[in-house]
Amino acid sequence: MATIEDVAKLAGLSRTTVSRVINDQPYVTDEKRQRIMQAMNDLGYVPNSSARRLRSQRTDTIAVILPRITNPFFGLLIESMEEKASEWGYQIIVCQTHDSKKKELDYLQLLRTKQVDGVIMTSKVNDWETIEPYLESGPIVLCNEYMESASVPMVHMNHRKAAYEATLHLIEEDCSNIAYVCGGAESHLTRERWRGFNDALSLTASSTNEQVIIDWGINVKDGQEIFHYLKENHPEVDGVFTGSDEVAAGIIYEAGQSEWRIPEDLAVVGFDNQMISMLMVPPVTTIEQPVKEMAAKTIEIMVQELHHPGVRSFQTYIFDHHLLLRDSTKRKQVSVQ
Amino acid sequence: MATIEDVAKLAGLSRTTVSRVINDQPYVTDEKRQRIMQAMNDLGYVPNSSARRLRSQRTDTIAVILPRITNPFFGLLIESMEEKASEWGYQIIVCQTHDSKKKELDYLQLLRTKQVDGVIMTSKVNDWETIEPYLESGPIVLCNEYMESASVPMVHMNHRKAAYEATLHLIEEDCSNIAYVCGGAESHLTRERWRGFNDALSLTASSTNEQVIIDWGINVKDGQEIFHYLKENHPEVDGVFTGSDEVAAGIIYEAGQSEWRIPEDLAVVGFDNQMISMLMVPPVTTIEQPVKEMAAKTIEIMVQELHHPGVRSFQTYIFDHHLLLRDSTKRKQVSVQ
DNA sequence: TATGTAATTGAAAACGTTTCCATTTAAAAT
DNA sequence: ATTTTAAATGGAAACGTTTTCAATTACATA
Repeated sequence: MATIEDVAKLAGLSRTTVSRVINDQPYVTDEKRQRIMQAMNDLGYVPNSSARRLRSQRTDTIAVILPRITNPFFGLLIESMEEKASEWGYQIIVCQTHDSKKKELDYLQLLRTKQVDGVIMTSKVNDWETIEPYLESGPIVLCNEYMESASVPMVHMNHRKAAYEATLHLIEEDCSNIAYVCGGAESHLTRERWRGFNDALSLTASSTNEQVIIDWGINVKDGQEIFHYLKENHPEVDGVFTGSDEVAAGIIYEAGQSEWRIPEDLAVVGFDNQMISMLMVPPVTTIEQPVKEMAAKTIEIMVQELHHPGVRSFQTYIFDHHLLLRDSTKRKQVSVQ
Repeated sequence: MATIEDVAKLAGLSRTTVSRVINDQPYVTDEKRQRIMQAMNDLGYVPNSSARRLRSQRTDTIAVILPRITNPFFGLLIESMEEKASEWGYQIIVCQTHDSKKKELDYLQLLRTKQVDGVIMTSKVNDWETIEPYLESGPIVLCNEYMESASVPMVHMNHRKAAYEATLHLIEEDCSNIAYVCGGAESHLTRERWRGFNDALSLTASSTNEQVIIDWGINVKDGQEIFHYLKENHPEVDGVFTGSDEVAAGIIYEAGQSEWRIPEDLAVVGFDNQMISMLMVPPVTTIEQPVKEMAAKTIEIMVQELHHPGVRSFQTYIFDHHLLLRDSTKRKQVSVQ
């Protein structure tokens, strides 16, 4: 393995000058620059990453914490982040927590061990009090997940409003018993959706019925089970707000295997506008998030923090959602005058 | 930031002894070990990753090259790899090439710059001749993608056989004009499927018809376009083998918007047994790959290579597929005697 | 008691860069 | 011709570990 020393020797110059060429710095004559490039080529020289990192105290790497990559929402989020980050010369490393508190802290530890320059959290299972101390070791930015108020920048949607609108839509489609499904780790995001859901319900006087709440729905399989649970225990439910297109798909799939009709017997709302929500029969009413825009903004903020250390902003960027009406909630016939 | 020196000083011992404690090495008395642990705690000491990497010439990190993380097959593959790798104390870094030759080489460069100890390639767009030189810098293992013969371990399915069986199934369901869809970068894997497809067709005498081949189908949107392409230009086609459940889903979705019936007018076979293939109406006949097993085997091999450098094996591990028959190909009524 | 062996400890080198600072060279200004 | 200023270059320190190797201590054996 050739080192910078070898290059310097072959070019008849010093390590310092070679380093200048590597890093595109001024104060090197063109002639010597050429000579050095030639030498690097001849030797097949490649700068050693660990040595650079150690000396310059930078890794040019950002960690992104998320629950699981197989969730298409996070898949798209990280794909967009990676794209944006590479434009700035940063690498992304993917950190799947599977909603484990320990794993989340293990990954935050990357900040302390200087394996990454900053951390983006798209989900959060530990309390903020537990996470805050890691801020000493580098910047943290929240994207998607958020909090009441925190000492870090945040990029997210207004989930309360989104849930409110979706629920209102169910009410307007004459659903009178609406179930609420969430899942995954408890989080502020989930609580906000819950609030939005209740905001809508409180508009109707008929909220004397007992609420049907299910807090264990994450994926298709859960959705399937939820359908059977509802059918057996709460046949009165005629609408369901789920926090995920996958859960919605599971419910609709199982309904298709039984005699229940969607949306006549049960209207279903998903979340995230994943491909699957369009492909289902019937297609699923869902909420679209501006994933790419949020990803881009988040990277932009992180890069700012990294380029100007010390100058930390606590700004929050809130993006708008989009309620997509599809057949899974279309209970009323469109009346033609 | 506390360094190992600070810890040593506080504990009244040498750097060397502290290093021994950090790395769980023998030859430290319990009493001193305690004293050092205490000091590390008091100072909030965390070993600097770059320094360790530089000195020990290991990164405990493996790069995994893939086309895009949003493809569920690769999503699951990498999730499984990550799980297995962390059991061995290795980190995974995700390298999305988007089928770009340049990006693939950029990521292989990680091996040269010593940012990773080894590289797993699950896709390959460059020629092997271009990639081979990187082997000098560390081990490469192929998983999913493969070649005729190479100087690296390979873990994969027999795609030729899988395509053969799927196509045979279409023939047995009385399809007489079967279209072939593939996509993404040209690869050995794709060629193997093509061979399997032809193996099956050559069994029938009726192969006088012109072949319908489409080589630009990767995702749902492509599938949608393919449906319209077939409908307008090749209405005689009554069966289609696609290399992807997503393409299959796109075709089936568009068929649902038109008057074509699946499978009566067009039978469709997908690939990978993704969730979506079960959820479609009708559900899609597909080929299941033992993703987790392949991922586990791949990591196992990589870890072997890393633990015993020099002793490189060129062994190939071939896993079996599973043809899942579903309604998207069920053209014959089951005759009840 | 003397000797050999194994366990424990630390000093210093090494890993391969970048950065600081001093020095030399070239160009411009007087 | 001399001085001033700017550009170009290199020597050596620094980054924070692990590893080598030599030295010391403890313990068992002869």
